[in-house]
Amino acid sequence: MCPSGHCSPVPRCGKPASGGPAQRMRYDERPMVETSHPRVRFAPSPTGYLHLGSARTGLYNFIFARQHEGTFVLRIEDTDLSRSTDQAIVQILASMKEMGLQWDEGPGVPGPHGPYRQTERDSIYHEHVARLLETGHLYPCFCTAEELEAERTAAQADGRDSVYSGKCRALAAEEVQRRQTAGEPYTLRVRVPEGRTVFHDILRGDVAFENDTIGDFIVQRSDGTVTYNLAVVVDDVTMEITHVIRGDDHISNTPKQVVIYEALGAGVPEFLHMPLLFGTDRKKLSKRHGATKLEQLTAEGFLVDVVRNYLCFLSAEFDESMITWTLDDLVRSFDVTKLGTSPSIFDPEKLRWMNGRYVRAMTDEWLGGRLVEYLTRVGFYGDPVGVGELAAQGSQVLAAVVEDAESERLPPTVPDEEHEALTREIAPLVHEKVEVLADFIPMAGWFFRPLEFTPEALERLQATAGAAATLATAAAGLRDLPEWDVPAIETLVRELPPTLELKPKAVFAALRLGMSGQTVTPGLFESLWVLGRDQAVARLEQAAARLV
RNA sequence: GCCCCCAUCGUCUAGCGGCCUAGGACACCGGCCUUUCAAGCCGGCGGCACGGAUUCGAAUUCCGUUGGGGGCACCA
Repeated sequence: MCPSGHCSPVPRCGKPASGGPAQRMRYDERPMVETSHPRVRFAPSPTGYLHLGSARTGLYNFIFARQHEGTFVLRIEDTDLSRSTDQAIVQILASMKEMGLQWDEGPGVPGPHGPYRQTERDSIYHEHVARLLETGHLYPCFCTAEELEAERTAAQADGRDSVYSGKCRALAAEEVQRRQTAGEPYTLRVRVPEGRTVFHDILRGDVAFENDTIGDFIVQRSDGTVTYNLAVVVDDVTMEITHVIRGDDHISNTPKQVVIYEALGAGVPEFLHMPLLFGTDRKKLSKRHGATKLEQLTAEGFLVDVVRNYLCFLSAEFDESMITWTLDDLVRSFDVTKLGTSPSIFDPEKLRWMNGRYVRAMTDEWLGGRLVEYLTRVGFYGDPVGVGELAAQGSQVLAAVVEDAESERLPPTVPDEEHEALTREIAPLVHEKVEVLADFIPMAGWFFRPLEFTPEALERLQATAGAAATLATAAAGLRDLPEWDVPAIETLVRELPPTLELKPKAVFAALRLGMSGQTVTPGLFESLWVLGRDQAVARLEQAAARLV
């Protein structure tokens, strides 16, 4: 029944799949994962940017490889010619580099198992197909797409498995010969053996499938190209992959792949199917859930390190101390084999909170640097008013516009020395308030543009008791202040309420509105100080003028 | 329809037969602090999907049901 005589696969690592019932194993009962120099791979399809879910898969592969001193292979699965683009490859590589996921073998990093693009591996696939054909594991099938379609619907109507009937399985050699020479198109199918296929999943234990629910599947199309299931297996075998870490949407493909491994007489790797990343509606995370790519998140002012840690800990126990972990920390301490198995929902709220925590854990200087980079990227310095209006609609709106601009390759604006210095001076004032970097703009954008009042703000100012007197007195006081420092400013401002016989709240409100045109700003004394004496006085006087 | 995976607060999770009156985090609500907004601290709300079985004892083991997801392609 097995012409090749290779049907007793010896798994390269881990326990051989037992024939017993699939049973969930507890962590401490799980066999230790082979830890000596595993080879793992991340195999994205370049049909677009790097999706956050894929990024997560890449991350886990990377961590696992580094943790066990293994090799991290990057392979481009671009066999779908109609959807794959070189531009997408460039984007994906860039995102991976941004996350620090450097690969050991793959595009740009030649290795002994290349090439690393499927479109360049055609001859390798066909060699293997030829071998499988010789050993009788494959047979030609002449069924047309229409026949198959009819078969499928009939099977479904009967409540049977909708798998191939095996019609061409036992075609006589002469008939095959005759139809092939007649030029009839045919595909190549795998002769799936009787019985069941069991494979081991590090997270779930053994998973079993009855082989008759798999059906003889196509491995080579009538145009001579090879299908995904064959390509992955041949790639993984020839690249000597020992651990396949991928999304659990691949679980149902796995038995087919195992059948090919076995037909090839190759060792079956260990599998780790990780839970998928879902949106808040419990569907696979997609564009309608908002940001699904790293670049859009960073355009909103999320830090790459935070996104990376968030993605990592989504299916694991959360601990505040990991918010500021580095990639090296993850490699040192994160255990991929203890991941949960239920799908994870991407929660932007928690990511935001984490980002805020991260920012607060860093120094003022660090924040200043990130802010300058960020504001430069979003074009704030070139157009503080326009970008400010965008940001007022929410950081996501801003990020979307920035992202579009970047894909059109608009040149970013460059900060001049004055803007950069001002940003760094403001950084300490907003340090406790910023969650994502974009929050800086509604909070402190007013420092960068002339005093401006919205009708509502002006109304507020007019409604504030004693505003005119407050503004005039404060302006005069600030002008004559011997020392221009925060304590002096504070002393002066605090003396105002008693002298003017006003409530402190009213005084503070008038000054805040008067200097910024806003009701929310960083600390009043610090803000006046950063503004500088001339600006501070001028603004308060301008505001006072609006009241007469 | 068939096959597979999954199932603890709204969300991410802890839980390994008695330490569970189910613990933590985000979000939400309230309080404190306070010149605004935050941050911070304190408190509150809120969950084992359902039904059987095993057991002295079940969130935990087994079976079923329900629900969600994925696959069943000459897509990857």
